[in-house]
Amino acid sequence: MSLRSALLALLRVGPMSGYELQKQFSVSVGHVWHAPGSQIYPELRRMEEEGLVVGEDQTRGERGARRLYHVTPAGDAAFLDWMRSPLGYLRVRDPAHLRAAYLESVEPAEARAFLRAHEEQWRAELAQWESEIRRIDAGESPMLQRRLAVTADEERAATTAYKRFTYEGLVERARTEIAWAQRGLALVDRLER
Amino acid sequence: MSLRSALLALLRVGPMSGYELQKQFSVSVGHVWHAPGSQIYPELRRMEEEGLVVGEDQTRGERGARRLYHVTPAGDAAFLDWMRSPLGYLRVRDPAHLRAAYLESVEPAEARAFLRAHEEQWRAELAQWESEIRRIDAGESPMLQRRLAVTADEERAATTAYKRFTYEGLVERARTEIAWAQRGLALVDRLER
DNA sequence: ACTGTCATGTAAGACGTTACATGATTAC
DNA sequence: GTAATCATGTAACGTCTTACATGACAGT
Repeated sequence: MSLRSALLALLRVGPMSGYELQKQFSVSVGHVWHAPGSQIYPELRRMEEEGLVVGEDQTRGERGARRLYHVTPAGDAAFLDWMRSPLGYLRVRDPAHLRAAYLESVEPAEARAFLRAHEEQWRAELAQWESEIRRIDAGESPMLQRRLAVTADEERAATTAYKRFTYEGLVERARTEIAWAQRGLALVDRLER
Repeated sequence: MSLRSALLALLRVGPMSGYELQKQFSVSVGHVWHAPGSQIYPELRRMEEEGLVVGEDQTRGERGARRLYHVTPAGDAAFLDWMRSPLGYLRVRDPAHLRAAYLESVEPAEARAFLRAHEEQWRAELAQWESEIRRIDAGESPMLQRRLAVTADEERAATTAYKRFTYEGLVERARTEIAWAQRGLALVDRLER
């Protein structure tokens, strides 16, 4: 149900088409949730059938068309229900740590390659998240601006603070993974001697 | 392919039945990978069809039966190939951080409930992983003992070190999540004033 | 004319979850 | 005898990925 909640969260700020939602999943919200078009379009139709959103057909030029989705009161309630419901924590499935547990079965060079790739992977994420925090602080985040525009004055500070808090968590996680990979590289060195 | 790799990793230490593998996924390896029986049994059969494992039928009592799976040289090679291949990092899908980004839309009490549950969730994991590290240090980890028994002398230190390293990473991650949740609780307090 | 981006999808398959079904053996 | 645990599955469903299909519009 998290895809649905992510879609509702975006649509609650203002109507969007499937295509625009897809774009959001590559930028802002994409940092915490991702979905391809092939998942979004069918989900939107199911949500419309269930009355959580309504589609509004628009024309573009002569024959072009797109469908803007609006959240209904039922959709709004569904989102808030989700926000209040206990999160379903999934059982761990962590390929990187699984592999780490068996690094002695490959050559030190190969172990290093894995750990360096892990570090690189998280450095890339870290860079994205840090720059997102800078954009939030500078008031330049487009998604946050859009949200603040429809937010009552007294909630603006909270909206910004929680958004920043979210990214801080991601940044800390990335730093933890990077530090772990570096300790792994040091361990490979130590074991080789 | 990670389920397959996890199964091969376990079977490389020694033959096991589907039932025993299932058990392992609730304890030792279960800390980094989980799978229910309904996934394990069919996967083992597919792996046998592909020649990665061979099943050996055994009897138990009068009519009882079980099937012990052994890794073949092809299975061994497949595991090492996986160890050497680049890890497929999945796009983020993080319900907890998704929710955190919208905490201003619920009451402070509800935001606190979510953050406390998050902290609790990770404290429970942390306790498990820390006790696993203590077991490793005390030489009491059954899975590690089993692995060390089939490991050449010169690789024993590495095997133990990588196993500990894996759990250290999990412990650090849990601590990061706990610290984040606590900062979130402090933030809720600050915003309420 | 051609490229890029807007726009919406289908199809097939891999992966995972939950619930249920069935029967044997072991320990009390 | 009865409960626990050993042992192996099936069925239905939900989620997610990858690849492909189709066409319109906008700018050069």
